[in-house]
Amino acid sequence: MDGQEKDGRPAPPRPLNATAASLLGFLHAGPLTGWDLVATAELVIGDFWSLTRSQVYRELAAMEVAGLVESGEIGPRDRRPYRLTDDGREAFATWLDREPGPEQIRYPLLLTMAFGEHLAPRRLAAFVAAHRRAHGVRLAGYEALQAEAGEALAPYAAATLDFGLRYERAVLDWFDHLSPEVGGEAAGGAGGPG
Amino acid sequence: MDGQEKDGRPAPPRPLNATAASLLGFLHAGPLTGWDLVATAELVIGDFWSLTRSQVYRELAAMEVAGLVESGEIGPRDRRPYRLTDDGREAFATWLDREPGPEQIRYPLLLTMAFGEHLAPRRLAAFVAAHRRAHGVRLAGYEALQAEAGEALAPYAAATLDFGLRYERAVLDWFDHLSPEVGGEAAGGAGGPG
DNA sequence: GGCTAATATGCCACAGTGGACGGTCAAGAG
DNA sequence: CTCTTGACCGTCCACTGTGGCATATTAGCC
Repeated sequence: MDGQEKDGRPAPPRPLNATAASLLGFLHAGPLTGWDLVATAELVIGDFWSLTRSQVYRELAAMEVAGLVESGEIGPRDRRPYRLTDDGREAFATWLDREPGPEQIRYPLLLTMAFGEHLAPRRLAAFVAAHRRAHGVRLAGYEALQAEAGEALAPYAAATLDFGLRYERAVLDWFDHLSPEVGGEAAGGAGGPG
Repeated sequence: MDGQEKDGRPAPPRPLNATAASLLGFLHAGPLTGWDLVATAELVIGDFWSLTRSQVYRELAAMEVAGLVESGEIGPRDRRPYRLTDDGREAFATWLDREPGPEQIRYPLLLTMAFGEHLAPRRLAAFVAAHRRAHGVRLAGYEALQAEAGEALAPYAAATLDFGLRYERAVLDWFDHLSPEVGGEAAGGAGGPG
């Protein structure tokens, strides 16, 4: 018992990472279990911030040690609700106030395309077509969401949804202007009847 | 013939990850050192596939064990050139032929914005302004690149550059339509005199 | 009661990130 | 000529992030 302080203050040296901080953010609304937090995060920030079960449980355990959250009584299915402590609230506020870093994009299709000279054109075209379809579905989902909930959305949620909408439309535009050499169908007017 | 085969074939069990595969892709042009590979990757695929020195050296060592690359004689500054083997070439081709997965985006600014209710509006507006500026710079860079090298670019490189262009323009558009409640300046025409 | 599926958590190996570190060499300053 | 500086080159480490496997527990259904 030397490393981790026994006196009142656990002295959190590490500045808190974005995933852990997000969990604290969701806990402002009341106690939640790891399971609930995963579901909430997936729903609310999943489109621009990925996290996994493993990560969530690991962070919750670490934050409990650090005194940022406290676990309550274990419920029905080993359900372990966590609630925010004052230290946790403060850590969240500090985190939120930091300069958010640049976005990170990892797009395997672009990687495949960048090495396209080593790949059969037909194959590349098939990948491109599949991805175009997937992006169409995503856009449709966002549009439906906006149509249903648009007006009712808090301005913050509306802004992030708008980002998704614009992003998907830009990607679709890109697909529609891809030259046939890289798997696009050009302006052939096709693409639909599938 | 149990663990790591000593006879000719090292039998690569793992399917190769995208980062390692990209290194093999670059090695088609001739032997390169880890340092060179990092620089090349940063330049060619850095905008949509991030990798770090640590990762590159780790993968090279693993791929050498797996027989996908061979290291040559150590040069001037401990420079260790790697060249592609036939197994490596085959592994790359196999990898390239797989269905590329969906893209991953992690955007801390959207995270900050999603929790915007807990943040001072001024602060959020400052973050937004800074990011808008950064994206403007990125777009300008892409546009300059297209103006200089546009015609000379291979179609694959042209396509990935076009993605970058469209992405940055979409993001900028989003910034320009952000409501003041979430840090936007709306259509106020300001933005300059900061 | 027994089956199955959803709920709920934990563990592990691997992938990915960023920084610190140490050594080598080239070129210019003194 | 030596010394310093900085670019070059590789290594190591701790932490973050991902995905799958292994558990239980419980609700619903027959």
